[in-house]
Parts: sequence; C-alpha cells; structure tokens
Amino acid sequence: MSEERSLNFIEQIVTDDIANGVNDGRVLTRFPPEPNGYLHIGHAKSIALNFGLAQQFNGKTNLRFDDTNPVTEDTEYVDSIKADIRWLGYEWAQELYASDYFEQIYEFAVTLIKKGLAYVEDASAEQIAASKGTPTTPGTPTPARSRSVEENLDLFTRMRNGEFKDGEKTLRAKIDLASPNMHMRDPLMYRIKHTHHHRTGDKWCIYPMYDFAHGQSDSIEKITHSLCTLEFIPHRPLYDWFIKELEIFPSHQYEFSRLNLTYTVMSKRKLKQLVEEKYVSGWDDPRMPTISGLRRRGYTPASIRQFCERVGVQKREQMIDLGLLEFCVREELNKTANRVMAVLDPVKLVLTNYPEGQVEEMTAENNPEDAAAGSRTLHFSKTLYIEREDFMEEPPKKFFRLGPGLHVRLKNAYIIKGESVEKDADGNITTIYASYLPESKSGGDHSGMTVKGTIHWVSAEHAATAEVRLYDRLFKSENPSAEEGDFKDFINPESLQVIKEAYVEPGLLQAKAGDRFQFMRKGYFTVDPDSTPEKVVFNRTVTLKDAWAKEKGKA
RNA sequence: UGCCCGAUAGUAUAACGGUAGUACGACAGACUCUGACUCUGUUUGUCUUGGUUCGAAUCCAGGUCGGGCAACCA
Repeated sequence: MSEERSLNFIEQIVTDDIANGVNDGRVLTRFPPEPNGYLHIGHAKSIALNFGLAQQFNGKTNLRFDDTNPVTEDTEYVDSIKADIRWLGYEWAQELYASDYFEQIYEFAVTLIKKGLAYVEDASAEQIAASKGTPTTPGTPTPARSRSVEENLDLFTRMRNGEFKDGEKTLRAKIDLASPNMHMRDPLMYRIKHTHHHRTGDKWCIYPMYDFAHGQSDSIEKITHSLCTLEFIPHRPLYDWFIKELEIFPSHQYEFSRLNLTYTVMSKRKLKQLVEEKYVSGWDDPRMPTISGLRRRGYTPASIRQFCERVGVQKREQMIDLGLLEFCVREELNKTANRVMAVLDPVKLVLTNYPEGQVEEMTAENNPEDAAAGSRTLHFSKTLYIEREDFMEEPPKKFFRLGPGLHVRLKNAYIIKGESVEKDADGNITTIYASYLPESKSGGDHSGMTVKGTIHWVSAEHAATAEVRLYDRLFKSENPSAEEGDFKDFINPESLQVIKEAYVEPGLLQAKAGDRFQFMRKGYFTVDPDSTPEKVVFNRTVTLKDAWAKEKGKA
C-alpha cells in the first residue's frame, strides 16, 4: 500500500462531488488557451491540473481554444499549443473551439433579449465606462437600457448582418448597475469587429466577449469542473448568472493561484515583448519560461510535471524559487543522462613521462546511477586538455585539484602530479606540465595513493570541437515585474555565454538534437537543433550543484 | 476607501478541533575515481487581538498586511 498524498482543495471538491453523486460521478475538465501566444510554465501548471485531475478521477479533458478575439489570434499559436501539450505528455479527448459554438452562443443571446435580460447599447466605450459608476458609487442607465424586446431583437439581427461599424453598437446583459461587483453592472456580451477570424473566416462580424463565451462553451460541452486562475473570481457570479438565466448545463468554476517563478516574467505580453524586441532569439529561446524554450533548454516533460506536482494547487499567491525547477530536472537527469567529458575552457596539459605517440584505451562508465547504461572507450595520450579552472599556481588550502606538486586523478585514467607551467607574454598559462603514475591506472590501481580530487579531460589529438551555449537566468532581479520602471532594465546581461570551441569526447559528434548528457562536473547539456554534422551545438540545461563555488564564495 | 480572495520556517506545501510535519534552500558532517549523486545532523514557522472549547493553525468576531476588480482583452 503506497502512502496517499493529501488532496489539494480542488481534488477535495471533486472527491466530494463524486461521493455525492454530482453529475453521476462524471469528471470532465478543459484546458482553454487563447491562441494568441505560446504556452509557458504557468500554463503547464494548469495543464497538469486539468489533465491530471481527469486521469486521477477517471474523467476526460477537452482542449478548447478560446478564440473569441480574431484581432489577436492565429493558427500559428494553435499549432504550437497542441505540440506543447502533447510534448508534456497529455492527450485531449476532443479538440474544440469556442468559435464552433458561435451560432449557439448567438441563440443564447437572443434568448436573453427575449427574456428582457439583454439590450443593444448605442453608447461608446468611454460613455459606457463613465455610466458604470465607480466601485463606491452606482452606475446610471443609458437611454438604450429601456429599449423594447422587439427593437433589441431587430438591432441585434442588424448587428449580425453587418449594418453597423465597429464600436457603433454592443450587446449588454441587463443585470444590476448598482452591484458592488463591477462585472455585474450590465457587462458587454457582444461587440462588432469586422475582422477575419482564423477559423470562421468572414462569416461573423460580431464576436462574443469572454464572459459570454467561456461559461457557455463549458456548459455546451458539459464540463463538470471549470478551473481557472484567481483573477476570474469576480467573474464567477456572472458565469453563474448566465447559466441560470439560460437554463443550461450548470458547469462550475473554481479558481486557483497562478504560478510565479523567481528571476523571470510570466505574462504573455511581456514575453511577447522580449521576442519582438529581440532580447531573446524567439519564443523558444532556451532562456524563456515557455514550454518550447524549456524543451530547447533540455528540460524533460517528466521534470516539468514533477515540478507542477511539487508546487501544489492553492488560492494563495505563490512565488516559486527557480531552484525548485532546476532541482526537478537535475533529479531526473541524474538518473537518465549519460556522463561524458567536455572541456569548456581548455588549457593544454602535457604528461612529461608519458611515452610520445602512445595511445591507451580507457573504459568509462556511462552512468554510475544506471548499470544498464553500459560503458564506452576513451583514448588517452600524452597531450590532453583540462579545464583552466582546475589548475592553480598558488592553490589555497582546500583546493583538491591540480597545482605545482599537487596530485589529482584524471577521471578514468591516471593520477598525475603537477610540475610546471609555460606562459605567454601576458602571463597566461599556455601549457601545464605534469607527470603521471603508471601504476595508478583506473581499474588496476596499485599505487597505494589516494587523492582527494578527480578532474575531467580530453585527449588533444582525439577530441572533437563543439559549440557550447551557457545559459543563466534571464533576469538579475528575483521579481522583475515588481521592480520600479521597465522590467527589461533588469535583464541579466550574462544570461547567455557562447563558447565557440569547447573540446569534447569524439563520440559526441554522433549526438542528435534533443539528446541529453551530463558533462561531468559541469552540468547537464542537450544538443540544440542548430547543430549540423560539422558542428554540434550544446545548450546547458542546468549546472551541477557546486560545493566548491560556494566554498570559494566564502573566502 | 465599495466588493472579492488570501495569510503556517527563506520559498512552497501538509496537519480536516487532539504531539505543527514534508520538500526545496541554508548550515555542519560522512561517503566519493564527478567538490555530483547518496546519507546523517542542525537551524528557522501558525499575521494580530479577543472569543468559543477540556483542547484552536483549524471554528467565530475585530484588526493588520498582501493580492484582485471599474478593457468593445482573456
């Protein structure tokens, strides 16, 4: 018997509904994106919630595009959204569009007009806003509010027929101009937009507003639990009012808090700005919190699902530490990614007592966490490359790497001892000389020596060259949106560092886009789609935890 | 200041009137042919004031703080 994890408040509601026989125990959720941008990690939380809930309670989830505003929407986004949901590992029961229901929604509007609960408005946006009053003072009716049913029916038909220009008329619900809830002060149901729609083409010139499309679509589909974010709480009375007056299937809306992540922004508007103003290379730039960005960065679907599970579902605002997302991907990649050696900032190392021209084959374990991952063969020779930071001329006390007189293990090879260095005119080290202990070979070490440190290397003659892109957080500020001024002023200037020539194991030349590796001691990396047979490009997904960096920071 | 939502370690999240626990982080240590992984330990919390109760993080009331709402956006 596995330990039951406690239920979040929505799971609790669903559990109670099932126990009480609500909807005969049926559970149908929906994920309702507007096709006007790419999905991001915040959407992933909603996707995981909606699809996860259905899986958990033997239900289904529809994918429904909320495409009621043709001005901003496009099929490009429809395609990316579908691809991202599938990549995350979810499959919808039906692919639907609010625009599929335009005729039905129109009929709903006619029903309300006939009941005297909707009217055609002549006033402009400004006039309507002014007549709505303020939160502390009630609104005042416009002359149109007292129109007859017949006149409203006629005008609404003519709106549909295209007899009016954009903005000339709207359809409003007749509810309560004195309501303390501003959304109940005769909200707009329809507006005129002579705009081509990505699916209905030029069939319509009037389009329903969110409030008169979303709940109605839920009801038409017989959605049982309609989950949305907190800002829609004030809309719920309206959501319920339309359902009640229309006497249609009673879907219910429940709200949870949206996901916020440190060191990034999550609003579509801001993400779009980063793309359009070229602060990033596109929606799928590996620094973006978009699903496509995370994918290109090397994140796995399972790690994102795990992250969504860990952040939970609640009604309080959450600001999640980016470190938790990183933890989730490390946790998975540690178990699944093969280890390889890559030297990102190379310096030449010559083993003075190693025979010139000799090449040895060394065996390297692919993944110590997974015996089934097997092993590979590496070539070892007299001249190698090691990481520049793994050598210090004047090492401090706890430096367990190479230095004059210091011993260190070359991973999967020999223990070596630092001897001397060669420098250029500027004082930069160009070559390090060291001697190796022949009896210390990995797998058959009888040197009797133990060393504190192990470093990675590649054989100069055998190494392949690769481009490596080191990504870091996009913003310097923990919460750029909350800063004074423009959020873009807080972009991290070092969010991308490109290494044109890193040296890697030659076997990596065969790697394909999307393959993931651990570069030993450096981090997890994935092969970028920019790679060509001539040049492999790696993206750093995330660094390894680095206790030494921390130790250095203390000094 | 009209209405609405919320408040548990640094960040999240449990405890469903009965011992405030877990994860991430931080700190200290063990282990290590990755300063990774793993393991051990430590630290830090119920916004506040009253009330109900044998007993309150939980129920009630007032306050404080945070967030949202007056788009022909969703």
